[in-house]
Amino acid sequence: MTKPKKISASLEDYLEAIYLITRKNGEARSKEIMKQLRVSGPSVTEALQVLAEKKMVNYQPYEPITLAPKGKKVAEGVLYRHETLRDFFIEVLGVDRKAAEKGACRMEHVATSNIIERMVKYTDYLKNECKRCGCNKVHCFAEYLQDQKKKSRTSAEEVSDDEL
Amino acid sequence: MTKPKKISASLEDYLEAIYLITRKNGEARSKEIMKQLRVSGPSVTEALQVLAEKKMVNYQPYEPITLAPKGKKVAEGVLYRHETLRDFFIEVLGVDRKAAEKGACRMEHVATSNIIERMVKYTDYLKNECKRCGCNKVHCFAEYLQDQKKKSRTSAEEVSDDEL
DNA sequence: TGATTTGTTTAGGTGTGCCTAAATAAACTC
DNA sequence: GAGTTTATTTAGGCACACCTAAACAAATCA
Repeated sequence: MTKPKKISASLEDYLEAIYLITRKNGEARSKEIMKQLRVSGPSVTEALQVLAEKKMVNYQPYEPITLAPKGKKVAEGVLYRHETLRDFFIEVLGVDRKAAEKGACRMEHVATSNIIERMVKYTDYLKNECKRCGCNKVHCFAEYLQDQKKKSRTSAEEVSDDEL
Repeated sequence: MTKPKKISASLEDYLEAIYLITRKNGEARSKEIMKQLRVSGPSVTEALQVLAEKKMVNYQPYEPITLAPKGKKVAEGVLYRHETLRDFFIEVLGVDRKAAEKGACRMEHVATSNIIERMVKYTDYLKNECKRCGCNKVHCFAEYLQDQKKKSRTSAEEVSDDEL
């Protein structure tokens, strides 16, 4: 076993970006990574050098970048967490797509695997009708939210949305 | 308005720690913060100097530390997110207390407020019986998990828990 | 092919958040 | 109240992740 060293959130982002760009374009170049992550060229180069050191990417100066098996595995893990979180926020919590994406981006690096797995299971569970009662839970929550909205027309106490 | 500057996750942790220690002991001292956050003395001093600069804590060398109003507000926000996440993981996802705490610690700094609010609402919703069908949803999910466990006795495919 | 444009890397610098070792202040103890 | 112990701060350093400016390589085009 080659040590399952943990990688920083930032490096995870680079791997994820390389994964997505490669899937879309066939190959990943610095320029695309810059655009996707909104960082400068030198930041990309530096990250690639570190990731190459860790045997996570195949990197030669001026050449297209590909993921090494180890890096691919990490990228897929991040993406899995991202998608799980996003879908959970949308399908269970009824959050809109944009906010769900944003939340997933922020949490994908810190969500623990047992919580992610529970989210997967919960989403699956909600997709089935509850056997005992036959109700559709997604629908129930949507109705509940509507009711709450009506009720709180009078008591206007909304939490500040400042820094989030 | 004095600029709602965002603060780093690390500084949020210091504020939260000071809040909790003060609530427990009446006052906060460096030593306690060190223990709670598992950092060295100089790290605490440095953070306090930065937080004092930002008018978030009242800090004089060698004196007990208290939260300034601004810092208290931030600390309460962090704690609110922490508790919301933890309770959601426990009450909705059925995660055990320890794992829920750990997950909440990691996510409290990045969870967006609209997602937090939805979690609050969802937890409230689950606590009520569903009016349409009269079932208890927490119970339903617990049963569902049990069923799944039985079914997957044969197909043993568990996701690696390595770095999370 | 030589000149220009575009992409990428090197050089050098910044802020944050941590550390250890050493200095200093405050609190105890005899 | 002098000496020791404990708490805290200062000094100095390190790793990470970013940046701009400048150098350099590759691609484009006239």
